[in-house]
Amino acid sequence: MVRVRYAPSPTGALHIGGARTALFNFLFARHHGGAFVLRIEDTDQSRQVPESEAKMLAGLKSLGIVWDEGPDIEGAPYGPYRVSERLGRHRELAEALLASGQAYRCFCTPEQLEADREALRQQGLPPRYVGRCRDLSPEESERRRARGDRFVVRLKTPDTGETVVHDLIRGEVAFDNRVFDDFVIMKADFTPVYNFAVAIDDHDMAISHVIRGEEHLSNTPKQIFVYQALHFPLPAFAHLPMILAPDRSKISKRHGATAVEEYQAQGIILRALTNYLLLLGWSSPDGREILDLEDAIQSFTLDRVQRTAAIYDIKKLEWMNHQYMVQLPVEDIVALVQPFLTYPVREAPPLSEVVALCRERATTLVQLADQIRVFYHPPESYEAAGVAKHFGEEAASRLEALAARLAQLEPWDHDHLAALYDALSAELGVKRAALIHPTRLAVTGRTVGPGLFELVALLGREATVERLNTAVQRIRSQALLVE
RNA sequence: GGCCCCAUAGUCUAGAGGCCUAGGACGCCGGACCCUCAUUCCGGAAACAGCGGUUCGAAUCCGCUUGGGGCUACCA
Repeated sequence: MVRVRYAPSPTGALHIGGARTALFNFLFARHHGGAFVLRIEDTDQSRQVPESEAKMLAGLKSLGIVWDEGPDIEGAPYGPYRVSERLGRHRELAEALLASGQAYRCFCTPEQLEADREALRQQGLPPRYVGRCRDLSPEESERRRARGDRFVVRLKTPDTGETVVHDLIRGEVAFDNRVFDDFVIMKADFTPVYNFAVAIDDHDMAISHVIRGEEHLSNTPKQIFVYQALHFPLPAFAHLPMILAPDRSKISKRHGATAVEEYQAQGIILRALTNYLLLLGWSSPDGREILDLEDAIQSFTLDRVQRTAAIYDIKKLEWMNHQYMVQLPVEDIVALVQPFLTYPVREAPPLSEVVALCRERATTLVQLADQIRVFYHPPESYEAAGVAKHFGEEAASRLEALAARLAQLEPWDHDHLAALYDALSAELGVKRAALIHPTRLAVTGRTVGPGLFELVALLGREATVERLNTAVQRIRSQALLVE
């Protein structure tokens, strides 16, 4: 039975790196008919950020990632799903290791340890624990504990041989055991350190495959030491390539949007973001790039995961978003753009028709909302470049003539509008464009947008004529607000 | 510093010894279409990090160099 997990630390929002890790775990589980577990890694209480857990869950859900077991799933079999609530088990096993002599109490103070490390660095040696407390007698150790001296628990790690990580993506990665010191497994407050807790929790939750970011590869041997000391069978490991910022550094705030919620706020369709993330470090066997979750589940395998770190590219994300903007059912886009409509929208013209007309020209939902606006609100100002180009000498009279004829046009549809413009341009002896551009500017305040006849047909006679007349007045009274 | 991972165009990638004159996608440049923009369609520039091996033959295997990244905490 395949069982995988995503174990985020609730220290903030869901970032794209974590989202990608969660996604790959989710896809792997579904592909193999296994279970996907969500575990909250809240070992270090001091680093907790309130609301962070809720944000994580919401972020994952919004991407279409769902889990079979987690802190919010009633009656899930391997609970609790918050590491902080599994403390008893960690303590129990730490005691067992202490009793069997595989771990020991270390009474060194942080200052002492720092001084030790500094001394080693001075000598050009790698900073590691010097082992001062490793050979304290059980009696001495017990005496100091009873006396109330503060201590941490360290695991005795092997000094010889090597530890090999069998990684499903990278193959065999060998580490010389001499590079590891006796690391801390329980802090002075008798709570576990990450490397200790994960190993226990993954085992206790019957995790079969540990799929996580590459930053964990170097720590995997430490976790293996824990498995070995506890006589736990090892899970399979797979370390995903990292996602880097455009300057090849680790992703951080200064690189712009990195959290899922930020992309959402910018009008990125989350399904598109998921699809984009899928392509960061994985490629489909048939070369397809637009894949929904179902497609992805079907073709996702670990052997097609890349070993090289990927740099995320906003441009491609935007392209992907546009693909979804155009390919999703209109009703979906209508629903998605709703939160971005910060202005009142009337019954007519129907929003779905407006969306259908505009979506091809919008990259994000924010842009789409901006374009939709003109269908419900007359322009208050006009683009400067457009005014200079299209609101010249004859503009007012032409627009006036247009308004007069449009008021009589029957029926009000694309073809008849086109015929009207053809006729008038012929009469005036000007190019049709000389009528079209001023009209667009008068009606929308902009120089770009949908084809004029589609636009006007949808906008309706009343609004069109009214806006035309308003523009005429403004031009004549030189009361044009230019932007 | 030590240890580990990685290395195909600006970016995401295909490629698992001959099928590679290195393919696709984003972006970029040029053109067509058009009432503008967008879409679409054509066309173009652009990469196997370097050096040594192995082999009849290497982007693919090995070594070294260089470069990038990660880990090295009583963070996760």
